[in-house]
Amino acid sequence: MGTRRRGEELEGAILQAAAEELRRSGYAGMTMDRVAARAGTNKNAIYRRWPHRAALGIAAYRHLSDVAMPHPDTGTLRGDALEMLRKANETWSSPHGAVLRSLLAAAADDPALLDLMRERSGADTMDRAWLTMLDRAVARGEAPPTAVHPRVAATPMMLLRAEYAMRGTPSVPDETLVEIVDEVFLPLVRGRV
Amino acid sequence: MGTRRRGEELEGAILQAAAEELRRSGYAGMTMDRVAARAGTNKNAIYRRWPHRAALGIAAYRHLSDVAMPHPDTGTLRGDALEMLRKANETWSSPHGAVLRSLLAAAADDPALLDLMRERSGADTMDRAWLTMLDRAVARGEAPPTAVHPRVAATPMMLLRAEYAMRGTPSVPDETLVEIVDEVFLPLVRGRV
DNA sequence: CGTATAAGGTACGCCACGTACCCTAAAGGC
DNA sequence: GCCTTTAGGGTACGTGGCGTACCTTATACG
Repeated sequence: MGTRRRGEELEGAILQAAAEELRRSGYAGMTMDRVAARAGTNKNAIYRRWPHRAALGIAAYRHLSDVAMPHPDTGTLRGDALEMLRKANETWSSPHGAVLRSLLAAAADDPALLDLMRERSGADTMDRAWLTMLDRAVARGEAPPTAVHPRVAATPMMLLRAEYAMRGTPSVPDETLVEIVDEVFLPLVRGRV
Repeated sequence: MGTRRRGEELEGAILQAAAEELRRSGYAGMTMDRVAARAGTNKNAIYRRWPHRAALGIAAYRHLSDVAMPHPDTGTLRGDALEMLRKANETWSSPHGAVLRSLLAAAADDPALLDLMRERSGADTMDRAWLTMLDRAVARGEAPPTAVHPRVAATPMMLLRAEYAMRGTPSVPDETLVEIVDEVFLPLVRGRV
């Protein structure tokens, strides 16, 4: 009965199994027993590595997730912003994003988990991408230099986020994205002195 | 052994007990057994009225909650907006708001609950308050008529909401509210053609 | 006064988290 | 090449919480 997996190999199998469970049933449905069963091991091996279900959930999400950060360069601020929002909308409405949202919901009342999630969500990288976008717009003369401001840069994604929080539906319609850009983001950039 | 409570009276006691449990431990900690114990009854009486825990949670929240909608009239758009945000921040950071957020988090993966919550959250009334605020600003000549737009009206509250979602902390600092108004809302209003 | 209705009491089935123990395979030093 | 340490496997259990079942008892109402 030769092979008993160890260390690295076993850990990978557990993460893989947990990720599949996450995809299938969301975080709420990700059972420790089922993860163990699917990984062909038992709960001991899991609890020796992660202190509780939530930690495993986050680790698994991280394992299946290496979201590429888009760096659009369409030539106009409007085009860049729309592209960013569309990519984000795509990601969040994918099964992948469902997992993320399910984790976020579960972490909402647990500050420690929220911290972990924030680290992994790549919010900082996202903000920086929007700032360089604004930089380029300034260089083109499309926006006043004062538009390069963290709060301005963060606003569109925050609005998209809030949209998801309110609806909970699988995806935000494209018109909403356009509206965020045309009715909020661009006027905001333009209105800064 | 005289008084056995019935109907209205018992229902009130249950809701009261549930509301207290919500306040003490949030939705996640609101146990059916504890609610029953605190109300001095048993789970039968509860399940005869609400089909599951979530329904009771929402009913209890509604029971303890009649949030007064503020209608500030400070004379300037900036003052009005700040006042609205401050009141909302106060409400959401109160124990009361913690309950609401805890419920929202729990409802994030259950569409039916999300619907119920949306009804009770008074988002529509809130949007209307912001729109009339903008109307008054237009009448004073503080804002262009095009600023009266639902998306514009909803933006500050959405940003506050997203702020809560990201931090999860008890309260958003006042500087953040000022920043939302000065760096986003007012430039946005000003920038609309 | 009697009967339908609803409350009280209690126990249970189920499921999931996390823990405890004991057994066994693998890794590594001597 | 043995032998000890380490880590995985198997399994059972304690705890807690949701929702249900069933019976008993009080109360309202005709």
